[in-house]
Amino acid sequence: MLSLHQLRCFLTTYEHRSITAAAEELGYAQPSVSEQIRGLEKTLGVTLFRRVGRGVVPTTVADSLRPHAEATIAAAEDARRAVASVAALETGTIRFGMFGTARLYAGAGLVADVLARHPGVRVELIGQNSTDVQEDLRRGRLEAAMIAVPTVSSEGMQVTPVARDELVYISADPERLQSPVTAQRLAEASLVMPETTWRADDSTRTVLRQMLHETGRNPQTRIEVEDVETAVELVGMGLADSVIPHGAAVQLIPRLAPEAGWVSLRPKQFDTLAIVHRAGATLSPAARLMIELATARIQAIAEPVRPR
Amino acid sequence: MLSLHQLRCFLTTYEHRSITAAAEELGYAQPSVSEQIRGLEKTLGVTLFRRVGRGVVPTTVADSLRPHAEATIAAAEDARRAVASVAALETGTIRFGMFGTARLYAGAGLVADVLARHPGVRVELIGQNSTDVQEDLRRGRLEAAMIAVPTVSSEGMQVTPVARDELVYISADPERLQSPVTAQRLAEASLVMPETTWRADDSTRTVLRQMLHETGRNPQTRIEVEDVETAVELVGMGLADSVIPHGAAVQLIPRLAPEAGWVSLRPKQFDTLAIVHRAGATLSPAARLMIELATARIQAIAEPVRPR
DNA sequence: TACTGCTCTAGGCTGGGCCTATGCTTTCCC
DNA sequence: GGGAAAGCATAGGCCCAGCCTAGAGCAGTA
Repeated sequence: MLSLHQLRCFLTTYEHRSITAAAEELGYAQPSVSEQIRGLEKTLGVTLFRRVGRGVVPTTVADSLRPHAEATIAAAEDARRAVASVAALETGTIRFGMFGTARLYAGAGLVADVLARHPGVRVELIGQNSTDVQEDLRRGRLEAAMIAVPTVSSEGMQVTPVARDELVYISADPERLQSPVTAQRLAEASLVMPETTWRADDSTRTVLRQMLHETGRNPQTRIEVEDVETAVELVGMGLADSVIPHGAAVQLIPRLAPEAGWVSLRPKQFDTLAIVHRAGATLSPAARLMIELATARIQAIAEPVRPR
Repeated sequence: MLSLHQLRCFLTTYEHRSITAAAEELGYAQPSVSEQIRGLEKTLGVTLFRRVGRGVVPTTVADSLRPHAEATIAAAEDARRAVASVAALETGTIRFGMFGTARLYAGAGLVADVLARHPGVRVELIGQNSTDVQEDLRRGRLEAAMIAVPTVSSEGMQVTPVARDELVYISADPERLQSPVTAQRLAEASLVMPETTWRADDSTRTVLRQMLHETGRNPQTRIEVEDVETAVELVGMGLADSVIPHGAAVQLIPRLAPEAGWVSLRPKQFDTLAIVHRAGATLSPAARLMIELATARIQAIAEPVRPR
């Protein structure tokens, strides 16, 4: 079986025209190098050196092998360097999960932070939807993610809350913003809600479901759309009201629905923004970096939660 | 220590997303491949796969390593193929020693024979002078050679005679060609001899020295030149006579000295054309090929010697 | 001829590499 | 929801590769 070690011994011997010298350079005893070369000759089925009195003389086969041996060693060295470079976060790809309001608040800034520190890396911010992120985490495709979760508990997952984000009622009708919205009023409201496709898993909806369930009512939505932006625009047009995270309201209402405003629910409801990864996993330096930067970004916007 | 085996296991596992599948393809038990990958991760200091429930998932580091691992394996495979190709005489260099009349008789034809059979090879016909060829053989730079030797015996060398070549007296004076030339007449002749620089080792001169020594005379040369062609030309101009191998006379006199002719010595003297290589050496296929072809060429021209 | 320098051989030790058996976890399916 | 299946890790044992030291053999050299 051909091995890099054999090729290394071969090259050093070829250059020195001497097994003893090669052994010295490689830090081995002479018979060890001798054995490697004998093994190489055996696996290749050729004679590489003529043993002649003092020293050894390469055959023409050795001449032919040499450049290929060098190329192979160099390729192996390249591989090692490439990995080292990736490990040092100089090159390679950093993949991180981020979904929903977390990405809305911190996505671009987080990428900017990473690129500022590590200009050579590629960054992948994964998260078409909440279910996919959870699935990717579970399947190991994602090492860690920051997502909004309704409750801090998940099968085999370690969930570390970093901030909480109040859910607010938004409306273009100032009347409805005069006082905090109770479950009863919420149940009677005409709502537009985003994340249609993933409604079963959406964090905000889960929170609302719980809130209404406690008062014996079912959630009602008049309009279903995919993204928060569309929902906010519809609210701005006065076609419905909605419930979205406070941070989203702050960012989107001035831009998309200047006429609208927001008010708390009663009792106040919160999404929890948390770092999630597989329980018991040892996180890579890249993942730890992303967690650190993402947490800083999020806590600058949403209300920090200090885990004890 | 990085090894090709580790890289092979890594690649197969990467492709299958499964250690078990990789082990099956590679023909090992699952724990063996597992151990190789663990070893690779240890030497590189990184995590290549996340172990997750059913199967394993490559990390981004593994993504980065993959092309380099493939390149390294490919380079090693190239090396193996290159050597195989050389061993099959499809490519590479065939080096053979050939000096003096042997090259004069058979050099070009031998190269043609080799290239006809093995169009891809390079051929090196080494032999600036007799001493160098012997030295190259002794030092191992040459594996085998065909040269003219005065006697069939040499220190640590295996000498296999393949043909003998009569030494003839050549002259432009028909008078001197009427009868075989004795040692006495030779001692009195005005001679031009080639191979000045290597006169001590030249085969023809050694034979003549012995012949004259037995009659108590010393060899006399009037003119010393480097190559046989010049000597023959000088003979053609009637400036001196010479003693050269019969085959050389046949080839050169019609071309370079049409007025000259030749006659035997008395007693007849011979150069022995022999294959020479280090005693006890195992000859490579290339060397055996050259010996076979060179012998055939030489025996078509000079008088074959069948060794018992 | 004795000495030096280099390779090979011999013999012994250690660890890597491979195996089987088994345990643990996840996944699949009834 | 519970048992079967699948897949990785661990444990333990065997064997040879790889390394060493010591010494023989041989070529080149003073």
